[in-house]
Amino acid sequence: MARPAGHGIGFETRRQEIIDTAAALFARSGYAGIGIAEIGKEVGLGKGALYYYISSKENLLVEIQGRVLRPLLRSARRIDELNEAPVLKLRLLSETLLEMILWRLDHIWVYEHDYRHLQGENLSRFLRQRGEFEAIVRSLLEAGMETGALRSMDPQLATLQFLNLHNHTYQWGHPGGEWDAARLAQEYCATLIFGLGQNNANLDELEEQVRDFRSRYNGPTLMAHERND
Amino acid sequence: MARPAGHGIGFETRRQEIIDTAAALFARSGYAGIGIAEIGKEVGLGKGALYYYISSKENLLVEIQGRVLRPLLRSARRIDELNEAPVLKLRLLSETLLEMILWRLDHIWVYEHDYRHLQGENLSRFLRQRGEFEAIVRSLLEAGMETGALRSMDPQLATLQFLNLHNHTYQWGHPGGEWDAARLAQEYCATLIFGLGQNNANLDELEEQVRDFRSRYNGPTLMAHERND
Amino acid sequence: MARPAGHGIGFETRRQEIIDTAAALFARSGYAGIGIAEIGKEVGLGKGALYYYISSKENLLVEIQGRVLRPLLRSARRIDELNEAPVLKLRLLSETLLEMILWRLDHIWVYEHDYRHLQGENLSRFLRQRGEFEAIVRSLLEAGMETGALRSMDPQLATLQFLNLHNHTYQWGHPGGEWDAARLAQEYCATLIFGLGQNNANLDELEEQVRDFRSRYNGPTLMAHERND
Amino acid sequence: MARPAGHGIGFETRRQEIIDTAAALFARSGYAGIGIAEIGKEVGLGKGALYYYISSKENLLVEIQGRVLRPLLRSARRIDELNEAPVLKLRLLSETLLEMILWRLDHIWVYEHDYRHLQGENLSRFLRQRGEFEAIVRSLLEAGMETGALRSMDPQLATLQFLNLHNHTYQWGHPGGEWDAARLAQEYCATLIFGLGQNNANLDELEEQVRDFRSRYNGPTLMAHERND
DNA sequence: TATGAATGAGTCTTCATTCAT
DNA sequence: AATGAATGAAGACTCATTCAT
Repeated sequence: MARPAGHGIGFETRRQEIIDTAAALFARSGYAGIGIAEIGKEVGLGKGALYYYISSKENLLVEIQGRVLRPLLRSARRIDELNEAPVLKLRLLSETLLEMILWRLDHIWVYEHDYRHLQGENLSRFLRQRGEFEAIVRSLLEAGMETGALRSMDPQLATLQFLNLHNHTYQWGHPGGEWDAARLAQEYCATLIFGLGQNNANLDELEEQVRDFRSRYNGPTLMAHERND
Repeated sequence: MARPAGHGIGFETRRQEIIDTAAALFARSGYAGIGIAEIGKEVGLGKGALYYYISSKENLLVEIQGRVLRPLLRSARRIDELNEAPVLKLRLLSETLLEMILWRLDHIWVYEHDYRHLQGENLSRFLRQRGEFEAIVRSLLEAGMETGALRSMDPQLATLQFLNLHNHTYQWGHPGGEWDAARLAQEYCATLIFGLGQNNANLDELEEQVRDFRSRYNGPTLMAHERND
Repeated sequence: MARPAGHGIGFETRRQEIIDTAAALFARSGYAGIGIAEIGKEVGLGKGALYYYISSKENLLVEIQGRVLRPLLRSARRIDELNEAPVLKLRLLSETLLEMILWRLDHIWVYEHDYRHLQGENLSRFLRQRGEFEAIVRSLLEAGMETGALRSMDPQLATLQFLNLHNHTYQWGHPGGEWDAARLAQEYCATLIFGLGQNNANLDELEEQVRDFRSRYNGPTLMAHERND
Repeated sequence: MARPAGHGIGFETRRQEIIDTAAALFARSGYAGIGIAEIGKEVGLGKGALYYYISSKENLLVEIQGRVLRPLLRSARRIDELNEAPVLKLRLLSETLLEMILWRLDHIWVYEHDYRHLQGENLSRFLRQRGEFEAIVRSLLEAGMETGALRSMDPQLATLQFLNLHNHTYQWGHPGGEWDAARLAQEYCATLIFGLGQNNANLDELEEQVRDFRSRYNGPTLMAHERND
């Protein structure tokens, strides 16, 4: 008759609402820059009542990270297991990743910025999961090189470039913005695989020009760090 | 900037030392995660004495941002004014930017993470300067498209990809690491302009494959956000 | 005490169980160190449900004190009214008191430690009852002096020694331990009445030795408070 | 010229004043019953300033315990090493202990009540030191039995009686009260060694009377715990 | 130049209590 | 008879900042 001990019907809903609100606030001001009181005010709860839903501020962070990493990893694993060409899989992974970034933009801000506030087991779990995702990207790139679809290069450097290009999107993207995930994935993959250059572009030529320029140039330094400020 | 009246010889030196120390600490633990006392301890000054050199904690942040943006902007302007091909200029800018990132990695961490703690005029000056840098990148890309060196595309999207690729480097790069700025610039520009693909790669073909795959596929969703967690 | 209207059969039983559980927890961690929630968890009730049985946390304390003082006072009054020699009555009272201390050790810890958290009428009732118990001890000692069984001395000082010796037992005694109440009562009364000394011991001699020692001694102070720490 | 880094002249004085104030407040309401703010108010410092002097609330407790145990142990060791009769040494120790109890009554309240709030190393250090003090008492009692000055009995029980009698004094004693340490020591030792009884008292007789009474008695129980409340 | 001291608001978290259901 | 939910004050502790010396 009485509901079994534990929590009522609306509990989980409310809890998720709190986590999302926290993500939005953390995204705006940083984990350390937002107090528990502010989160409470935003969801319309006193500090005391907030703690009925969350166990600690750090736990809020853990949940936010989880809401990014859990679905992302599951999708990445599924894509990895498809029986398709590596480059196609990369293209699918690209879109999934960008979907996540745009869909849970607040969470991603927190994911990218505030993971260093995690401690102990929470931190190592995070690093382990992030590492697993990166390993999948890397293995797909290596596979692409093996099949000859991609030119041979340091796979770690290739991985980092893939991740740089995608992950930094959170800094300027926004859901409902000019570009959706599908469009971005198409563009990013085009750049990554075919470059921004014309078809007739020549890779070696550019570095030759750089050397030539350097030998000719004798103006003030162009390197930022050779100045004192 | 001018030495305030009554300040001794070592004042400015000491001040810069404090700013750099603060950058290192902020980089490690975040702006909000480091107290004034800790900075003082690191430079061997009491809290009281610190305030002789700095006017406030936020001012420290402003100075750190300045030490990234001032030299970066000057170099970018110089490169922009060179009488060279746009792609070459992009290549030079790439190397300068990466030099800065690796050379003042601490400052860059703060630059990327903690600008949100700036307020009022400090924040808008920061955004203005960052905007100027991005405008230079954009104008070079547009020029490249005009000269036909780069294929025609949305210049804003091209700019963002250039910035994504470079700026995110702070997350994993470190000075004295495996790759220096020169090597990274070469790799990044190769990727940006020529892609990771083989010369015979065909841009349209990939998207055709994607469409084909989607029509065939009927497994569980590969999109992270179509699940409930 | 009378079952409040509308309370079911098990009410009083449950209530006593809660009080005893609280006593055990308070004894372990102190009144201020145990929360209502913890008591609830221990008896398997939610915080809300607890308040159906108790009116407040302080009331729990009142009840615990009552469970020590009520039976103790009744026994003391009965012993006092016996038509026996004062020293025998003291001996009986000693055993009763020690039985209580060992039997309800948890309650006694709370009784000794946390009465200071009582307020207003609760506190004065407690002090009144404790005073009544002490008055009985005192009257028995006075009677003993009058009958010549005890040597003449300040009755208040005698009372306090009796109480010191017994009451402090809670600090190290435990039920089922090495010494039960009967054994302890025998030992305590032997000490109180006959002393630890041999039969041939001489009271005045010791104080004479003390004076002698003091006149001879010139080492560092033996008094703890004459040092500076 | 400038005072060396660390703390100014008045620091230690102020610190001791804070500790003593805390002891007084803890004595009145218990460690858990007094907040940091209240201590601050009493010494005329804000919460922040308080923490300039103390490192934590628990540390306050540690200091209070130390101010009891350090001088007490030193005195006890000195007395123990005297080349005097054991009973005389016990008499001297008694007076020293009572001096401490009356002199630092507040600290003793805390010492007796709140040691359970100590944690980890703080707790074990406390128990170790308290154990050392008790071991000295015990060894003196054993020595007294060996020289024949005291009758033979369980030395642990003798020790506990000595400690009960003395330690519980804090519950009612007060400095400047009716009895000073010298008087109390004389009385306590008289009781402990010679008893409250007349010289002609007979130890075995009393227990015989108890047995006799029990066989005769058939009134309501005199034992508190045989009732239900 | 630099120190020790103080402030007061702010940090996260816990708690006794209440109440609609 | 008991639950889940909420409140609001208080808990210990930290921090940026100021100022007399």
